[in-house]
Amino acid sequence: MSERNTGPGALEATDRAILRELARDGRCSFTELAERVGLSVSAVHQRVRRLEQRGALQGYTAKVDGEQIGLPLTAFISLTPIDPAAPDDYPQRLQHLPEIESCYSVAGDESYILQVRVASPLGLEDLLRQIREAAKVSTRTTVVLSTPFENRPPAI
Amino acid sequence: MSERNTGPGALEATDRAILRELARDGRCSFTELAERVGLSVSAVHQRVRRLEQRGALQGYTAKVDGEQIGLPLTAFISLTPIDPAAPDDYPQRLQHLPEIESCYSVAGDESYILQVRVASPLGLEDLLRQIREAAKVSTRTTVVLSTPFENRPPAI
DNA sequence: TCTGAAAGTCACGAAGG
DNA sequence: CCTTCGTGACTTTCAGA
Repeated sequence: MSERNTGPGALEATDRAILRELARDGRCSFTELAERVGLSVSAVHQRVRRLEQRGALQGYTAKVDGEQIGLPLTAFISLTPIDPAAPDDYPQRLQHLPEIESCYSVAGDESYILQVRVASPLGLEDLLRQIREAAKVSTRTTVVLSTPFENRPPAI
Repeated sequence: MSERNTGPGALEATDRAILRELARDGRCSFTELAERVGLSVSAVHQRVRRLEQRGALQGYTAKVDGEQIGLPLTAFISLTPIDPAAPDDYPQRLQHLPEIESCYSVAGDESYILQVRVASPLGLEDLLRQIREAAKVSTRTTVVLSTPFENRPPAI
């Protein structure tokens, strides 16, 4: 009974509706979810479990204000390998640094872009030194001044 | 060593513990939260409500697999104003585009960095046209090839 | 894959120290 | 700011269509 109109492995309308609601409110109750998508609570429950198993739902997180936890400074750091022939294991070399929130492998001038959160300019300086040492890369840093919006739920 | 968050408006250890757990598991029950931080369920409940009111907790979201919802292509787009004297209202001009997940005002060569998610290269091309038209900016795009890790919970 | 019901667990507010 | 307590709501499982 699977629909193949939208491509292999595609999700049908009800599953997308569930993902949309959970992306908007990650703590939405099953009861409320059921009302919104027009199914029984049990059916929604089964679908959510299936979406989790399938990897369509990759977890739930609270958005925390960086300023209030003492990490007011966000920056993007572009990495360029010093030795172009070195093995490409940068993510593994960097994942132990908790200040690095995200790591993207990219096409373009640089090889990776990191998104980081630190307490201060001094903390950023220290982090940059650790990154260069751990990964043998040169870095280019872009400091975030403000964040008009962030991690908005995608249009599902 | 000096504590990170000792200034006015700082959060104490229990509140930080709550934020840490909710950042790790946004659907964590109050009961489990209470066990982890060593308080009664009601006390945790009160603290969470206070953290929400205070803005330290800015919401809860499910992480959704971009590929499975038909948005497999992520990119960063740097914006440079065409007219340097134009009013700086770019976020307002761009927020109606749902493909734009995040918008950062930055120091450096560019004025803004956008993080976007689209269905295909054609979708990216179309989005770039809309961004240029809406904001009167020139753009520089960096396509994400893979994401070793993303939105890891900060070290609270 | 759905529904409805049963049983256990949890959320949430009240009252009080 | 904490605790305990009570009630209503919610989660979770299961049998059956």
